[in-house]
Amino acid sequence: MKLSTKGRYAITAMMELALRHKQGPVTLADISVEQSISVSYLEQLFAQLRKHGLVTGLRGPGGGYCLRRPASEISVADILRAVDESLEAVAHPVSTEAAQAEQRGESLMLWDQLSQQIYAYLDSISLAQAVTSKDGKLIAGGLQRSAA
Amino acid sequence: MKLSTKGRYAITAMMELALRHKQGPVTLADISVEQSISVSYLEQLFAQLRKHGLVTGLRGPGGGYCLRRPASEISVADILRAVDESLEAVAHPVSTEAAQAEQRGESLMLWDQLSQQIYAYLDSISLAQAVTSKDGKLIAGGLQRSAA
DNA sequence: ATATAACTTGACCAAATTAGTCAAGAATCG
DNA sequence: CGATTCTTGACTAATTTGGTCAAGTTATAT
Repeated sequence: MKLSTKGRYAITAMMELALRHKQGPVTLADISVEQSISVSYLEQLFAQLRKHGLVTGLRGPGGGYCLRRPASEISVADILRAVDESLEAVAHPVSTEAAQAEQRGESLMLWDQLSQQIYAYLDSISLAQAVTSKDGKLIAGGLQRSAA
Repeated sequence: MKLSTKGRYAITAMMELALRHKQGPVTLADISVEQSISVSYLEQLFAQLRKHGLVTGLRGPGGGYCLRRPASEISVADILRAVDESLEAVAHPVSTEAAQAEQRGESLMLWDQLSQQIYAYLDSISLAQAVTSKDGKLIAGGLQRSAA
């Protein structure tokens, strides 16, 4: 469990995709302007999001990124797992969990317990939910381009 | 909203304080052993926890740290706010919130919305709760010192 | 006075973030 | 058809931020 600025950028970027997905693909240049973040960094993030099957990229003029699944079927935790990939990538050189618990004390058990609670919560929040406020209205309804 | 290893260490350290608070003050050396983390770093963390009124330090032999309030009245979010201090410390050189929203786009509104949801959730979890599992039993019941 | 343990400051190292280059695919224009 | 432009895709390097630790200082109890 880890929630850094990296995860935050990924989440807000995906939120914009969800908000503007009716208007076709969204370019990274657009998101870069909205979020005041470099295109380069966005490219790195979206490479991972694409690898995890959360978005699809369309090249050429009029291209950009789209959500692969509907926003209601993508959880906030999904996005975090995609860009953090702490669990999948590290591989487990486990020397029996019991031995680890013995060695490092029960401290990580303490954390794992709480971590699972938080993840479960974040898994229960879909992108669609995150993008709508309590009264069901879209957040930041007027997300027009500055050029528009 | 930010959840890094720093916050994780702070939370687990506070959990140990909650677990062992009956046995008097807990030294950082003890926690250091349990969590496999340097005393130096713990000192840094507890300096902030103390500054925010979550713990009290007792110097000298037999000293250590204690919870200032009962564990049931300290939320997980309280701890995160103490060690992150993203909001309090920065001070607000606000040039009217509206102007900021205009300037940086509505992107941070998107995040703030979700951030508040997560914080509200973490505020609903007390330290006492975090330390007990579903069936009301203490986690890692046998948290004896290795010397014992 | 001496030992214990909280405080304080500074330095080092790793990760996050930005910057930049180059290739490849796709639509548009001549 | 062929050239041009737009935008992703895949790198590499530079920079800034944050995590981590070491060493020294002050307070307190015996």
